[in-house]
Amino acid sequence: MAAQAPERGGEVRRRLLEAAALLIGERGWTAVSTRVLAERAGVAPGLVHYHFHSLPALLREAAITAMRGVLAEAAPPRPGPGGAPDVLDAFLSVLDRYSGDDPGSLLFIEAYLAATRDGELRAELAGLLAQVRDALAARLAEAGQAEPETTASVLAAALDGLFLHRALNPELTAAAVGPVLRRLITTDGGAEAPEGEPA
Amino acid sequence: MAAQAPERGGEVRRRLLEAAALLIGERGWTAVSTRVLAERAGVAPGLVHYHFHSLPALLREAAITAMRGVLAEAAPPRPGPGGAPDVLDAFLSVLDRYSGDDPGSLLFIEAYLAATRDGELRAELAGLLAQVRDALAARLAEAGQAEPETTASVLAAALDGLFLHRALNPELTAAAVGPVLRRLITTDGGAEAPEGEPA
DNA sequence: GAAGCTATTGGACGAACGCCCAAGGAGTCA
DNA sequence: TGACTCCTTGGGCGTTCGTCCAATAGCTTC
Repeated sequence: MAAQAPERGGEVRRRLLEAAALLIGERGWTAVSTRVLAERAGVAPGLVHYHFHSLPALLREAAITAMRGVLAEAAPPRPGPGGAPDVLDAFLSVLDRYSGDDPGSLLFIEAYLAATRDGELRAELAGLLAQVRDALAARLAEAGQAEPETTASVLAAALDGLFLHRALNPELTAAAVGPVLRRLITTDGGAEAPEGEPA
Repeated sequence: MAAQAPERGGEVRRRLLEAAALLIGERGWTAVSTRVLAERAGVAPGLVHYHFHSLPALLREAAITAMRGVLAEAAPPRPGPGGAPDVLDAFLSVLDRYSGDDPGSLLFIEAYLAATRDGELRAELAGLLAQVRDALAARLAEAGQAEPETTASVLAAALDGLFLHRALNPELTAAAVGPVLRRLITTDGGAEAPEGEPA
């Protein structure tokens, strides 16, 4: 049942990263310990420092990896099958997919906070955020949005802020805030969206 | 120099709360320990559990107290002397007053996160947030804003989200995002603002 | 001055922490 | 079969954690 030698280690490494991403959301970044992490991953405590050179390094990699995964599934670069839905609707749909106090949502907030105390993490997160913002800005620009970059930045910040507030105010559903956020989208401004998609 | 007996304790209590509010922002909620807290406050470690029944209770009280203070000074119920400035400008001015990675800003985010793991804190924070939201909604309604409550909720969430993102993207100044956020404010909708302020 | 009270000190307690390492299991190749 | 490599185990190291407490200081009231 055991995999090949060079693969066995990779599997444990992966399990540790997955467990870390969950525990960051459950306990908070600074409250994830090597022992609970190993126990959650179902491995011996010593393995943590065999596969990773330190706990902060593990948490960094776990957060970045998990966040890339969530973003890839929540906001695919090209909209899924069935044609392109409204940009804002697609953007807001994640609000109903995550409650604001689940490990997935909290991982993002915890990572933002940890980045203020870890320069390396901050650089990686800044790149990730810029990537998301640029992708959103491009789709907004296609639709003729005025100031697409700033609008995208504000939309991204508003989304994370809504996650933050949603744990305290469950009324902040996509249906409730959608009409208000739609005011950010200008339709009178620039050029219309091109008829045929570039690619 | 020492104050009266019933006052001496109160002074130490206050110093502990102030130190805790700073340390929450600096180190993170779960990384504030009794010893560094006592050292920062300039008192013996044993005093922490003399004045507070547990560390979580101390952090809870420190966060709520400090947040009330920040909100009172950042957003007074009635605008300061010199007449009422634009609602959004006053609202956004705090963006330039806090950088996003200072203890003051981080305290808010840390408290939101801690609230997802502490029901008592969650209840208190929900009340605080509702208070801020209602005050903002009232001022928006005065100005004839459509959907003032939801608009206020979205504005408050966007502001906190901008703090969160600002540590990763320093371009998010009030001047940059102000024009975009202003789109949330509808001027065509409801009644005009009354000519004379009610009080 | 004695009694009584609150505030404060500094250290003890067991538990958990991050990190490290000697020892051994398990697979591959000569 | 023996050498070699990678992976895994379980516990030890010194430190720090939250909490508690006996002893003491400073003040108020008799």
